[in-house]
Amino acid sequence: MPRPGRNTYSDQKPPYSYISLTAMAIQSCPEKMLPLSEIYKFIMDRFPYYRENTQRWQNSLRHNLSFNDCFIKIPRRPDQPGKGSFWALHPNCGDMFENGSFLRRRKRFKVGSLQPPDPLGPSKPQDAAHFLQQQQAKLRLSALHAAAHLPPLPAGYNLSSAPPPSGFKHPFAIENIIAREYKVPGGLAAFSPAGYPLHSQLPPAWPHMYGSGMMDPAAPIGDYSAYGMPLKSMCHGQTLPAIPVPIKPTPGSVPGLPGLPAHIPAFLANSPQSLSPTSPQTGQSSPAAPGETLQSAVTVH
DNA sequence: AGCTGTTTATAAGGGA
DNA sequence: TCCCTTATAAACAGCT
Repeated sequence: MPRPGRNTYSDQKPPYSYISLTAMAIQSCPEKMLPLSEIYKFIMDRFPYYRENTQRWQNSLRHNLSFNDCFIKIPRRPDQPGKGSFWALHPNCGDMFENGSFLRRRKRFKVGSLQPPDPLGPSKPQDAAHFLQQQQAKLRLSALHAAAHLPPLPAGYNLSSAPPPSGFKHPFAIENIIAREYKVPGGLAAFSPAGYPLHSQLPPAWPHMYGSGMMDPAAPIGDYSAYGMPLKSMCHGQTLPAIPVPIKPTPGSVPGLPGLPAHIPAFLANSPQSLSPTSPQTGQSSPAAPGETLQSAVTVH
């Protein structure tokens, strides 16, 4: 059993499904959309297990992207050459993970079979893609305004001024997993895990982590995702024990951390820094800035 | 040719 | 036991 530590995820298979891993990758970047190659890179950078047998798991991952309605495809613009489309999470899929745990979903996300229709987001894939297109345009516009020290945009465009969310976030929730990766001594990391620059004016990907007492309380607080709506908690809004317990506690739990499996990544157990043992995330260039595709016609499979 | 995306099929594991 | 979710494999088409 590997000892969880700063640089030890070891070569053990991570306790996340491909859907979870893909969602993590997508959520890790400010634009909330990534090309397939960047998703691969994200996973391989963080989980050494996936640096082998790439053909096998990448085939599975592609299968998941196509098969699951929670992922939507956003084509590149004609003037943004590159292979493949961008992949994003369906805005309404945030509720599909049980207790916010990415170990197993509560139910399979299916477009059109959503319980009460979400007034904040679309349900049809076409609508979702269009919705994402609009919201991400707002995100970029907001960032540009902030960078230029312009007055705040009208309501609906300023994505960083909303009240902080509330509610406990499961330790296996994607917010909790990813949020720590942005945290570096002295402030936020300059680059997203995917290598996209994180504009200093943008809220962190999972800002409520910082406002919930679990992270640096002095860090900025925001609330809105790139979708331009409050980040619906990945959890189900339930009250959870003071000491969070994974849905599927494993026999070998971390001493001192009841319920946490011993093989959880270092960043979940005790490290505020990146969990990547070998990849310092040095801002690799991406094939294209995802946000640049916003003007393109959006099609969804 | 290699990558990307879709589809079909099969099997294992867990929960109701 | 049945159903659902997930993992894996494979075939195929389209694109760069």
